[in-house]
Amino acid sequence: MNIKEIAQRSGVSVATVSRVINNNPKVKLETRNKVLSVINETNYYPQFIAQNMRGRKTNMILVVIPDIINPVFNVMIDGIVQTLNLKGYKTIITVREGNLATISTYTDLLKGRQVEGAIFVSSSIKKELFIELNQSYNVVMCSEYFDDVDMPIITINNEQAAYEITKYLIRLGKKNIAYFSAKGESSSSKNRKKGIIKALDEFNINYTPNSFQKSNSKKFDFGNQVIDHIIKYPDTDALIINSDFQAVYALKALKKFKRNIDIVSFDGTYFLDIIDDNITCIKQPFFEIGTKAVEVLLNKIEGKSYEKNNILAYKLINGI
Amino acid sequence: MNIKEIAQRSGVSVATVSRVINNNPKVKLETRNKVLSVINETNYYPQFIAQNMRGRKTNMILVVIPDIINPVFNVMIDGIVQTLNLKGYKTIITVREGNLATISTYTDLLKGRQVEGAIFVSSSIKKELFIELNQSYNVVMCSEYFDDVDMPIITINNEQAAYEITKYLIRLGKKNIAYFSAKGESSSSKNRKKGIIKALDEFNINYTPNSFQKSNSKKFDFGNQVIDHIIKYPDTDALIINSDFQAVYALKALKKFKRNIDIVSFDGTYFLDIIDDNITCIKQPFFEIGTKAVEVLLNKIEGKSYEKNNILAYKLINGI
DNA sequence: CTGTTAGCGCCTTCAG
DNA sequence: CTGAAGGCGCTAACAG
Repeated sequence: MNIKEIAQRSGVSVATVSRVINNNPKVKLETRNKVLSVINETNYYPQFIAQNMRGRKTNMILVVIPDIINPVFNVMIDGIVQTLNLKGYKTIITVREGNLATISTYTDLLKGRQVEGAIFVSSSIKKELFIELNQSYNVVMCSEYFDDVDMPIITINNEQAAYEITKYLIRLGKKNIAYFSAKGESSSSKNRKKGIIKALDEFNINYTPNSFQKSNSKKFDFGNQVIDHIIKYPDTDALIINSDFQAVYALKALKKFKRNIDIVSFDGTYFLDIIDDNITCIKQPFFEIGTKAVEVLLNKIEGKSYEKNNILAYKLINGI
Repeated sequence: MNIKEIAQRSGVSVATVSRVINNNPKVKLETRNKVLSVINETNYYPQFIAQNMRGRKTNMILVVIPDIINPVFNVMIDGIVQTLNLKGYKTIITVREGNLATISTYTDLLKGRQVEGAIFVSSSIKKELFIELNQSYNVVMCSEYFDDVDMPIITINNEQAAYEITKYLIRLGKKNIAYFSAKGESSSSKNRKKGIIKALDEFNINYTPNSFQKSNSKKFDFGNQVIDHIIKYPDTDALIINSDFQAVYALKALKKFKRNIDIVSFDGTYFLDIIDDNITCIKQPFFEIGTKAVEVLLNKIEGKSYEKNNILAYKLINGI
């Protein structure tokens, strides 16, 4: 069933049918009704793809998230989807499955003009690919960014946040603080490390390369890694964990040990609400990061100007 | 940049360029190389939409989930995405934002032939709309189903599961069991209620309409609702909660009361791992439900036969 | 208010 | 092995 058949059955031209479909006001009511009734009878629906052939906007945005389990991304997606809906865009969400490389399957959507732009959440894309896409398409990354790339930044001041939360631990009297960050060199991990070191230096607290650990990828096993670390470095008295998701597993594992080890974490998502303990954390404005990312992207798409440095406010939530 | 320009720059016809793009073997190596180099220089990429105009497959599947916060859907999505990837399909995930009606924005993808089929996860679509789509498109629903609709079923035996978990509580000596289910009349809630009543009847345990509560929608506030219920019906000694997500909030709220109230839940997701208590639950095979949904859908799309009644095995995980 | 006509970018016969 | 030409379903001038 296509527009031509509808035209024939209605006894009008395809142009008229097209006008009816697109709510063009200059169609006689009588004609419109006739066409509409035929459309109804035949269950006809215009082919989206064909409509787009004539240079129409698709009004679709691609969103790529690293994984679907971490609550961080859920909250960000919430902000993104709600804002895009508000602006009349549809959202296509895609999960990067483990391998960073496979994401190219989805960037086809961009290259094939199926979507008008893309938001890469956190570290869901490799630097090289981002740079390439950044030249020809409307793309935005949020929560993380790449050094030496001309791109808008939508994140918090990770260095400052890490500095603050480290000072918090130091004030509690902690002397052997370890930081567990994600694998790879993300902008956030790097900046957090800087902040931590700044605080440690300021208070003359000792640290070694072993104070900075990379977490293994198997999230559910993170607890074991933490235990191993505690056993290997028994002086450890505080842990800074890169995400709530890992922090809760670390905490659960640690409870078996009765030593005075504090855990603090980044994120501050609802994950921390469902456990009994109160974890001190840096609460990130994930919803707003999503919102802001959409704003920047849409401005880019529409050729408007936009703020390049979007450093949003975080909060240190004191768990005691 | 389009195929015509590439043809001109390469000194060949558009047909030849098209052949190169589609790896048609009968192009002289020399010609192919020339075209390829031009494509490379110009950063040309064929327009997906235009390719599809000629009746090609889009190889994209739409997945609609009710919300993005509940871990249940994350796990199911995982199963769906992984299986679709394996089969060479791309997945477009969409979140139903609150209102069931707004999902029609996305069913356009189906009607507009942008996707070849859709998987509606749990209760992410209204019965009427599903029935309508079910007539003309390749759609599948998983975890839930509609009565009196000719559709494949991919779920667990909720009645049996509820029956078992209720008996578990009865054996513990519970006499006043309340069931909190989601709003609306989903197939799972209905069947679970049946199973619960069957067990209660079998052991001559009393119940009233108040034993069957509908949870309010504000998930994070669910704890308060539970507390209210306990205060209003102080004899309550056990709660069957419809989902892990709610169960953990209920549990946290309940801990303030020192009465002997047990909580059991449906789902058995990783949410239950991160809390200290061990909750007895019905562990659903969400990953497999997702996998099976894909299998059924692809068979439908390819006109193959498929199993209509996919009742997957659950497990009663004893929390003690 | 309505119809005719020319594409949108690509693929696919059909000739050569 | 390659090119010319028609068409996928729809929209957008341009006439009338």
